[in-house]
Amino acid sequence: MADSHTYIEVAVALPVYQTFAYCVPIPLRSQVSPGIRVLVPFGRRTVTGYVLGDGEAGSLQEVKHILDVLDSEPLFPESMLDFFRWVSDYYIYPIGEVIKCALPGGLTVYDQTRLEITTTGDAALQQVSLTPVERRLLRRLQAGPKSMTDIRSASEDALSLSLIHVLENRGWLIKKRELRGGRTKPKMERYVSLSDSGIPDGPFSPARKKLFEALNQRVDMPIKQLRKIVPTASSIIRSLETGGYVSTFQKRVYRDPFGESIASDIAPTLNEEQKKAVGSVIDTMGKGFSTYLLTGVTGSGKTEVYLSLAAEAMAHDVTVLVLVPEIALMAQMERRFRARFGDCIAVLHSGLSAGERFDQWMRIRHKEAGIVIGARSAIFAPAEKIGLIIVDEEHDTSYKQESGLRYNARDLAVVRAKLNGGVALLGSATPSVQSCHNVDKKKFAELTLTRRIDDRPLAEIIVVDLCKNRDASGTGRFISSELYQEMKQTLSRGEQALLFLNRRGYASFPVCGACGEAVRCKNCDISLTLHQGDRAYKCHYCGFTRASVSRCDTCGSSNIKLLGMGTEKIEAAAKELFPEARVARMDRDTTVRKGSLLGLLKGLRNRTIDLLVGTQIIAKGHDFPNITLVGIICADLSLSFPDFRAGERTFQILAQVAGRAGRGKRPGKVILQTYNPNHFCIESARKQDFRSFYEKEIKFRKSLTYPPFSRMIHLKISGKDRQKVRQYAIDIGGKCRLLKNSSNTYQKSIEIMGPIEAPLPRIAGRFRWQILCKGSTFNAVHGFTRRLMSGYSSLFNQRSVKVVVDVDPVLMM
DNA sequence: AGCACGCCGACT
DNA sequence: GTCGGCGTGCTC
Repeated sequence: MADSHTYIEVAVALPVYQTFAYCVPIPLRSQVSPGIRVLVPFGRRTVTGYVLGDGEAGSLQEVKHILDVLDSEPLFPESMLDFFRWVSDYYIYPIGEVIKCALPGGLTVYDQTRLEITTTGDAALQQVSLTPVERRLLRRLQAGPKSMTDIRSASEDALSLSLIHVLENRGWLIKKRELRGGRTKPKMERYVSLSDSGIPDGPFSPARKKLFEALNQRVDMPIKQLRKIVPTASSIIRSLETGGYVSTFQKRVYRDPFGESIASDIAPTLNEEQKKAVGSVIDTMGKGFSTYLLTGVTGSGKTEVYLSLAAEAMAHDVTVLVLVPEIALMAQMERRFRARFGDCIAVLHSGLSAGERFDQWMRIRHKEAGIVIGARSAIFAPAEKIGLIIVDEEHDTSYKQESGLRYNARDLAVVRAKLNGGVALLGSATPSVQSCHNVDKKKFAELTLTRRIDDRPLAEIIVVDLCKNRDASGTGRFISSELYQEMKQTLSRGEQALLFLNRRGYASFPVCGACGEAVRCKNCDISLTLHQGDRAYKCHYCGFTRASVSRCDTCGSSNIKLLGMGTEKIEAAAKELFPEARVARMDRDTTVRKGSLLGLLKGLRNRTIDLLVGTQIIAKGHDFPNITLVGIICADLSLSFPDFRAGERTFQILAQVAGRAGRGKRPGKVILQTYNPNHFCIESARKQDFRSFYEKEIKFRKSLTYPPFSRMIHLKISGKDRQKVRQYAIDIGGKCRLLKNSSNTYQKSIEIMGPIEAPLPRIAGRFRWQILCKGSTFNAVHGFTRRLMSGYSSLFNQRSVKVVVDVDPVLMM
């Protein structure tokens, strides 16, 4: 920024849509540029702001001065601002909040009011008669200053601002403001180097000589490392520094999230199909934006295509972004890339500590990493000149963030590639309907891998009709005789089997045997799930827990029937049927602990597990070479979801989990148990043929003008007051129809569905309603929603009822 | 988001 | 009459 400019444009990290102009004092001017964070006065507060560029004072009488500059270098390249603006506009989300969401956490500085008791307050507590509420508050403050949130969470009393006012006026307490947050900082370490004269002559102790020799090998060394050579290095270095033999200094280091190094591998020879796919992408690389959909059956070597293309991009000196749907798949992808490319990899995912994350971010920012691998948030990596963005398992719904900025990283990958003039490569064995449709419309080019590695055949899938199993008892109710026989044979051959059920816990529908009432969550309108491992009923939506010995709330009976099944029940059944088999379970409950997932994967690899029971976590991309049997306990669970994509998701998860069988040398078999053997999703999954699924599904979407033949924005309305939420939903619905009918264009292009109560009508004590806006084009429904929000802004800025705008919704529960 | 202002019901 | 509840609007 030229120093003739006095004003800058600043976005604040708050839910505010405008940006603001600030004045930069002369001494700070040279330190301020786009991408730098500044501390600014905002109303009566002090908040973090992001410098977007030059500002204009306009007709404002008074422009405030910034208070401080928080960074010594921009946290993201200026070129990313266009991307942030695009995201902000598309998802109708304030730009400052977009940037805050993109940046690694723990950076935002904000001020906080803290209450402190005065000496007169202390005295008053002894001498003056106080109300119980006043006494409790002052007592609490005697233990030390407290923030408003501290008090709110520690006390039963409602925190009334007037009470604080009163005590403040009497001089018993004072309000103090202090800056909080912004704790993530670069890590500094003390380094030592020899003085220019090199190793000095003279009578030095053996320890000193050792240190000199070590230091002579390199330009500088961290004291930490020297201490490993000589335990007393710290004090010796101190005295050597005084003597002028060495000098010490602080140096910025990166916290290292990687484990031990990985043996490097060499790129294998690609098969003809892989070569062809790689060749087509290489032909367009560096020639502007394009998008490819790489479809290949499971085990057809997509990762090898990614690796080849990444190598090509590296040769072009452009950055590569690789997205994986969730952290469980990070380790695998990271390992493959590090083996091939070594240290130029950066990773970004939620498994990193705040410090590690920040350091990886800055490595990317400093162009020290040519390849970035990460979960969905890695789409915001501060890289420049991105030549290739790979989205693995592009169909996966984990790419959609379901809180705050509700973005879809898969979609943003295409946008970011476009803004960078690069290539987006979406890969999947079961591509999304949307991406297939984009191929049909020639927006994406399709690359296909039909052959599995070593021409291994796909697993044979046998469908078992569960309706014929209704009269079975005990474990036979959910493990059919067909599945049992196959399990028995697999285990007797010394091979491994996988049992898939997309539901955690032991019993998902505990019901009172005396009165028939379900065991329900007190905060949500759903039934609790019994987790026998934890001896507790748990709510999967709000985390509410109660002991498994609880009695029925309605009649007090302790006779609770454990209806509904989950992975725990299947695990127990497997152990009962095959007492000699080593059975393990893999779901969110068993993988929360760091490293436990890797332990399970290792157990499979080393064959210390014979039978693995799991949820969709086992369906996703993991390579289990010794598994020859997959049992799908109930294929229908996701089919009944209140969502037009229920069929798509069911097909994808079934085809993916079936793909886990027979990835090694022996052929695989899948037993698919279902109540709907003739449903086209099940039928297509049996054939493992996404094309046939797509052809049927796309007709269904077209007939009902569902996406991709229309675009949706979902309004999610929630609040703690049942009546208020309902009334607001109805009000907003009314305004939707009013606006729709106000113009001919809207009347033709917009369809309003609802308001209706959400399928999950209450979660975590909040009542939920929803309205679905459907438009013939994105611009129609987007423009409509923007006008709705600006025209009736008071309805959207309510405190007691929250309205969330979800663009391109995935979950409509 | 916070914080202040402003408007109505229950108390001295 | 005021105290104190919460709905509304603004922040360069």
